[in-house]
Amino acid sequence: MTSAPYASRERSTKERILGAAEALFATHGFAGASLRQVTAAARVNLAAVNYHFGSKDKLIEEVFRRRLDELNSRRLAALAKVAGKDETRLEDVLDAYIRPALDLSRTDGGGAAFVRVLARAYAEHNETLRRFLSDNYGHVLRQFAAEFSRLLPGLGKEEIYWRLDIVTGALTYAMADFGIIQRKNDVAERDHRETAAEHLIQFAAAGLRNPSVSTSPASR
Amino acid sequence: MTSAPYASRERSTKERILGAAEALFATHGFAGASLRQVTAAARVNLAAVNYHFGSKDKLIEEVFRRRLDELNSRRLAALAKVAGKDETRLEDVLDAYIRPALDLSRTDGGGAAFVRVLARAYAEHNETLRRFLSDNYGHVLRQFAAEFSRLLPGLGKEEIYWRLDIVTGALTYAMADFGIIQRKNDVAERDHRETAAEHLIQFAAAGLRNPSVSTSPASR
DNA sequence: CGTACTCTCAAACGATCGTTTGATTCAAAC
DNA sequence: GTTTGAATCAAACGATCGTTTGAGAGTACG
Repeated sequence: MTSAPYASRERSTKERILGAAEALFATHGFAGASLRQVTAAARVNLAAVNYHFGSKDKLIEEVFRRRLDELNSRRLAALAKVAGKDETRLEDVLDAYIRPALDLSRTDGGGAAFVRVLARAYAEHNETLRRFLSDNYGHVLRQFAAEFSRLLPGLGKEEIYWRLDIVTGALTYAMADFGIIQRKNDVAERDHRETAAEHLIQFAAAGLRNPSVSTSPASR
Repeated sequence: MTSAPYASRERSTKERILGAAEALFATHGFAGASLRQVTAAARVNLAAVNYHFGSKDKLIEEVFRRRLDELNSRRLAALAKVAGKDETRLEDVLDAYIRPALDLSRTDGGGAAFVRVLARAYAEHNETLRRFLSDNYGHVLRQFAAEFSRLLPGLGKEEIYWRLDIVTGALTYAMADFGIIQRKNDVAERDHRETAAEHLIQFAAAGLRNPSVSTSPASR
């Protein structure tokens, strides 16, 4: 073994634990990654987790809090730049929603791992975790919904939330790179994600603008 | 306790185990649901799992195989009805892709739970499971991609896969009902899923038809 | 030096995990 | 009636889980 991506010597014990936990939660899930795996990867003692965080659940919460606080504030900051203006396009609001997550996934310090952790949190029905995410995420979604509602006056409030729900699901899926598509090896990962974001923005904009709703396919 | 949704008296031990495992895997994940929980819910002895299936991993595979075989064949059958015809619309192909999953989620015998299990499989990076799904899923996706390519001649093959990947992610997300949206209590679950499918088809069709790709938002 | 405090460490705790064992039940075959 | 084999059962296996303990290392302050 040459040099692990996490478990740097300079960082503190708490930060090394958070980094290792983030990477292992992304790979094996919250139940699948043990504290012994985490502490071994972080090169710290097993008891350090309970000493610094109290419990495994608290560690999980801290993994989320560290990234979500910045993601939320950056999304809201990007939204504030375009909200309410006449020249604002739908793509601009979507960009404010998607771009911070894309940037986060390109962070050197394990942001890419966290995006996968985030997708796992959506997939798991852990009620404690969902409440935690709703508390940190709910007001952001509400502000974006208000702006989308302004730009799409033809859609009702419930319809907006319906479509934003689909967009969020597709975003989470695409950002976490869970796709079946294998990116070419000669394309760097950041280019891969950049391309994914552009596709997603165009895709989401087209879906949000689509006026028809009740028309069902004719076949069968 | 009055009557469990699974663990019926008439069904065989193997079927009771499969049903209980499906429900518990959907709720707690593969690592989170123990064989003791599964066998207790199925009202069978703990050793029955290893006797009938060999191991927990083999049980997981069997949970998938039981539903995926039918889902795949129904998707291909629906696709065969519309593939290659001049009057076929994009929505028809999307319907062939989405509708069988919607129908599965409305199956009385736990199909709704399986759709959530399927979403979990996407979220988890279990390599054994992903290979298994790819073997059972790959040729279906390839056939659909060929038909989409015919209906969208302006898009390259790689572009088609890009967009189908997003559609699949959004589909998995929406079908599994992981949304933030709380459906009203007076609306039955099947109506909720029906509405979700209609939204998704329209949304996906608009996104797939969208000609522009390289245009990035102007902000920032 | 002595005290106080933070942090780390090896070791063990009880609980739960997937799996295995060996006895027992029971219906079909001869 | 005896035998056979599939199925079920309680019980225990070793491994691993999250958590706790108590001693020791290290530093700062008097």
